[in-house]
Amino acid sequence: MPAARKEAFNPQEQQLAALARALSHPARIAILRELAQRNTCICGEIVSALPLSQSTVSQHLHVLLEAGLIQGTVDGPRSCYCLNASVIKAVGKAFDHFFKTLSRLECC
Amino acid sequence: MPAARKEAFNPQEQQLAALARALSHPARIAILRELAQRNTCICGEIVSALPLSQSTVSQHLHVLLEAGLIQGTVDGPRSCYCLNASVIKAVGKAFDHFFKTLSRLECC
DNA sequence: TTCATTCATCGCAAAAGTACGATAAAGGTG
DNA sequence: CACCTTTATCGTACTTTTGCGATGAATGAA
Repeated sequence: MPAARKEAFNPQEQQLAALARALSHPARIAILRELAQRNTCICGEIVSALPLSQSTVSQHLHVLLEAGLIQGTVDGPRSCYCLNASVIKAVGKAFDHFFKTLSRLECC
Repeated sequence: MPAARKEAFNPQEQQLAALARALSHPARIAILRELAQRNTCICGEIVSALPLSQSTVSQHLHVLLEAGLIQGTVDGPRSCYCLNASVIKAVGKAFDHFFKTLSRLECC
C-alpha cells in the first residue's frame, strides 16, 4: 500500500467510512453494548466481560473515544467510560440516511 | 496480533462488525453510492469514477460481494454489478436496531 | 512510606488491509 | 485466426490493525 488513498475521496465518504471502521471489530460492538447496559462503567468491569487482555481492551476503548462514540472521565486510578448519547444518535442518523439513499434505486 | 480473537465473540457481534468492516473504506462507500445512481453498472465505469487503479477497484468490489451488499453477474469480458437491495435493506435495519439499543440508556 | 489496585501507554510481533503493475481469462471485432 | 477490450487474479510491497506482556502513572490502603 504505497500510500493510503483515503484523502482522495470526499469528506462525507471518509467520515462515514471512519465511523464504520470504529464499529468494525466485535470487541468494540461488545463494549458499546456493555456500556449501554450500565449507567456507569469502569474499564475493569469491561475487561472482565471480554475475552481480551486489559491492554487490548484499553486500546479498543481508545478507538471508540477517538471516534467520539464514548466519553471517558479519568478519576484517579479508575476511569469512567460511558456512551456519548448525542454522537451515537447522530451516527445512527447518518447510517440511516446512507442506507435510505442506497435503497432509493434498484437495478438488474 | 498472535491470532484474531474475533471468534471469541458472539455471532451477532461478529456479523455486525463484519458488515461495518465492509463499509469501512471510502472507496467502498463511493462504489455503493455510484451503484445506487445507475441501474446497470460495469466495473469500468466505476473505475473511471474512482481515484484508484482497476485492480484495486476490483478488490473493493470483491469485498462488497463477499459481504453480500452487491451482486455481480459475469457476462463475458464485462461484469455487471448492482446493489443487493434486499440485503442492504436488512443491513440498514440491523444498524438501526443496534443504534436504537445503544440509545435506550444514558449514563454519567 | 510501602504496597496494592487500576488503567494507559510502550514496544514488539503477527495478521489483515490496501494498492499497484503484470498477467490471465473470456469474449468481441476485423 | 490474430488482436483488442474488459475484468479478475496473482505477486509484491507497504501500512494499519490487533494482541499481549511489561512498564509507568496515579490514587487509596495499611
